[in-house]
Amino acid sequence: MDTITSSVPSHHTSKCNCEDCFINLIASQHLAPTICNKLYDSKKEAKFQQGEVLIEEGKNIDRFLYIKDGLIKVSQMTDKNENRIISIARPHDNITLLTFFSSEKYLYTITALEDSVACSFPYQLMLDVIKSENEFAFGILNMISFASSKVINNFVKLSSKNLRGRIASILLDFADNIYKNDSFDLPLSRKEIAELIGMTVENVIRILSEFKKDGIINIGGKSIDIVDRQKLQLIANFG
Amino acid sequence: MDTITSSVPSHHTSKCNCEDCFINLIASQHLAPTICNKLYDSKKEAKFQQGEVLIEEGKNIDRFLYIKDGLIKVSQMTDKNENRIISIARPHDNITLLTFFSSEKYLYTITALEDSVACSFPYQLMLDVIKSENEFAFGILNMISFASSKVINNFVKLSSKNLRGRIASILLDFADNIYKNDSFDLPLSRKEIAELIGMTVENVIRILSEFKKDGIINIGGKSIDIVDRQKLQLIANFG
DNA sequence: CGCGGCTTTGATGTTCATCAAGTAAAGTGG
DNA sequence: CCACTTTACTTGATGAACATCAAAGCCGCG
Repeated sequence: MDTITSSVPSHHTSKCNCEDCFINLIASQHLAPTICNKLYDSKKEAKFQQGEVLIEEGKNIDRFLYIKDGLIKVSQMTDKNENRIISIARPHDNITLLTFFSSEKYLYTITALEDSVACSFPYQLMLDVIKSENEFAFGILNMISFASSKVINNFVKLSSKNLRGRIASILLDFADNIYKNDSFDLPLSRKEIAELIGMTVENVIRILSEFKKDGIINIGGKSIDIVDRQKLQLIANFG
Repeated sequence: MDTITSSVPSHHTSKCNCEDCFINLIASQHLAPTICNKLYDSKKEAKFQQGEVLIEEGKNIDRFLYIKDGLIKVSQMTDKNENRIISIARPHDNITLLTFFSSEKYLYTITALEDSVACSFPYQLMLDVIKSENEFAFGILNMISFASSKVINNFVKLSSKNLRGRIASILLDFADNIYKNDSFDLPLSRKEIAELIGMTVENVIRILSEFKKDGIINIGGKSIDIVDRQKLQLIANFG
């Protein structure tokens, strides 16, 4: 599988013009033009297909990654060589920051859940810019803090719920935060859902079937319809 | 209970001279003398008794806290109004960074587990210094990243273990990382252990008793002796 | 077609939470 | 200092929640 560092299907260097990119926003507002251009010139934009690995846990950090489009999962191996998904992230969630600063190796594996596009910047240049540009560094600081607290909150939230509550909770998450719609296609396999909320595949399936039988959701393979949102919310809150 | 913002038993302003303080290290190395002195002058050092609350979740952030001495716990309320401990931290762990940047309110409650000493700096001044001093900001960036990955790693680690494995794991943690000794006094009540690893008080006690019966540890109230480290390690790894 | 991966259901046993009851320890007021 | 109250700790019994094991259906792909 490809990573951002090896050759990928298509990438090209281009100036940044995405209006909703935080890096671009901070850079264009706070960096001197020469530095800003240097950063932009070093940018690589790459497309990744569903299932492709963008960053691999344990590899040396060589680029700073920014998710521009698509949907990704961030995961880590447990002591028992099982995968644990710590976050599902959309563009501008800046979740990749979590695996950039604290060590020389990437801490997490990042995988595309949908076809995705990521921009990347060279490690050393990124560090240089951060060390020389205050507002830029401060922006990164805020983002990393936000990203990490989100992950931690999620762990705390999940750990207080039983399995039905966890399933209900992530279904609502997908509907509210990812797809903004009560009908959507699950971007995760049953096994990945299990890895996300810390339970077995069988129980994920069992509980989804149960929700269907109870008229709370409709399922057909990966497609999900939330039928009785109120009941689902109750289960998420009190389960 | 007192917080850092209200009046506390004893605090006084003083220059920084702690050799092992990261803030002091970064400040003295990278800040201009005038700024450095301004920061030092704004410092408040305060003592906290065991059980005292240093920072309270939900309160407005008004000071940046640095743990100088002692032992603290970082906790958060769950959806169900139960407490969840997300970290036990010693001086220089910089865990307080996690609750400084990402919102206007403290995200976590910080409580002294032993008599502790904390230094604090005004919110706005800290922000000003970070925004104006690159190396300082970069140092903070590294620390926050390190602190958050530690918390996340811990959640991932714990979530892959059964209860016996979790208990074994934290006992070894205390011995190896906190007390550097196989005999120590638990700084946590049974209930707090439960809150740290996500289980009930009764089972904490049951498993501790079981370990004692099996000759793996010795317990007398809060005092713990690790007798059979190898067996404990096995349980931590495979349980 | 046949293979392999993902999904589903059922049966079974283990792990864990809950409930109940009792003991030890620690704080409180006289 | 002792009686009293409260809080922390401990053990056992029970049932619910969850994991594991086994087997079969489904579906895409060569």
